[in-house]
Amino acid sequence: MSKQGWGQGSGDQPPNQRAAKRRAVLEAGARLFNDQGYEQTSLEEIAAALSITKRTIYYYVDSKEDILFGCHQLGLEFLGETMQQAQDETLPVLDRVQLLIRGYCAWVSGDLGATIAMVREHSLSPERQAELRESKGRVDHQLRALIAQGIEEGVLRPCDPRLVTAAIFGALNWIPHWNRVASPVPQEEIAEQYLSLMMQGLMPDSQQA
Amino acid sequence: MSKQGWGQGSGDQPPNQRAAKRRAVLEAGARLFNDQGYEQTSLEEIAAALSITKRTIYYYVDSKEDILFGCHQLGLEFLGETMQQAQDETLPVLDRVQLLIRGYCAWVSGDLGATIAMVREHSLSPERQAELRESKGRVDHQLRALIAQGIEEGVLRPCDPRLVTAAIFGALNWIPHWNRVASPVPQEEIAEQYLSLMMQGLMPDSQQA
DNA sequence: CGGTAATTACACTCATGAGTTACATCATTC
DNA sequence: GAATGATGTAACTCATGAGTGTAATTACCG
Repeated sequence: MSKQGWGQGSGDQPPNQRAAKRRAVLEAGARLFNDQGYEQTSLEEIAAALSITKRTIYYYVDSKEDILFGCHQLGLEFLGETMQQAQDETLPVLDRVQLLIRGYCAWVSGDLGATIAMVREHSLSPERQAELRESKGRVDHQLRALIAQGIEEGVLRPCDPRLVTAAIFGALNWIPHWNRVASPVPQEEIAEQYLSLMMQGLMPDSQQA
Repeated sequence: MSKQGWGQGSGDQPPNQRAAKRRAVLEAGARLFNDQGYEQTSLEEIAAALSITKRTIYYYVDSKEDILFGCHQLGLEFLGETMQQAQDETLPVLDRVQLLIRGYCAWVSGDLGATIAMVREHSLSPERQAELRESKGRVDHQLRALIAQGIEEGVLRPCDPRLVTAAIFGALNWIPHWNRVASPVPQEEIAEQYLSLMMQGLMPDSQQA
């Protein structure tokens, strides 16, 4: 019946306990949403997963939708780091593409990242849907731009960057749909296989690695 | 207020009206499920889409779950035709792979096919979930086997058929997630781009088409 | 025309789950 | 040891939507 002890992932002191616990709620929510779907998950279940009361959850979030949106926000925050790295213009384009794909693969393999691939947007308010689409659009756009640049530079073969990007993110987004099992394929292994498929699929006939 | 006229896609005569109308219900359901999600779609909405009463829907199906499952069954029936074609052992392996991918792309671009990619399984009974997974497994297995064979024959480079298959179906399954818009990219165009990406990604350095 | 199949109208039951109310309790810290 | 923050208890409201019951109505077929 101990009352504390469900919120600290890193050793934060009391002032940040609140944030840590809110985050614990989001992560528990993400896990359940991914496993059972958003609509099929009740707040009682999230509470139970944390050995907490529904009432307590409302002490940290305003609504169920809040949890879902929080998952997305927090998740996209993490993805931001990967996007930053791939932004580095001193690196060769191909490296940047690989960086982005590898990072996205790792990201979508986690609970928060997977939420974007597993939960449809319909459950959010229109404004929040729009905000999300905005963010997703930025990631999409970054890969598209990289591929377009690669084509210009001649290190990638001519193709439609929009469709190729869709194919790549499709493959990546689908990972949590089949790999959330008892003994999942290690995320790094997936990344390697996907990368060799996609990189070779993108390069011109000349310069095969 | 005319009472007929919502069920005939092909010119079937009265004896098959029942089947045709049941199918109309399934297809209307599929469309709405794909657009708004299964849980977010009420039977009243499906009825409204057909200018029908909820009560009438229950004249053709037993439950909401029945509709969803019916979509899957009917959809998989269509996919079966594609799978048959790709079964033809007199064809070169690469052709069979292409046949399968092209067919799947067309299939997943339709309402019934898209349902598998858009609606999570949780809403079905465990038995039906199992049955579905069975069917999906067969498709998956077919592509895996083809790729494995291609590797053996040396027309494909060595790789993990399981992961490559996951990547390909992931890319394809994601199509309805972004292409269900006012003016979608023609399904054939997608297939071409995806095929050149994947085929080139799969072939050994030697024999580039 | 008469009978049967299809469809409507519509009121109803029932379960579920989000979010709330009001209060009690424990913990912490000054 | 009182004030404040955090959590529990438990009953409650409320909307939604699946599925049903029943009787009336319309279309169709022989």
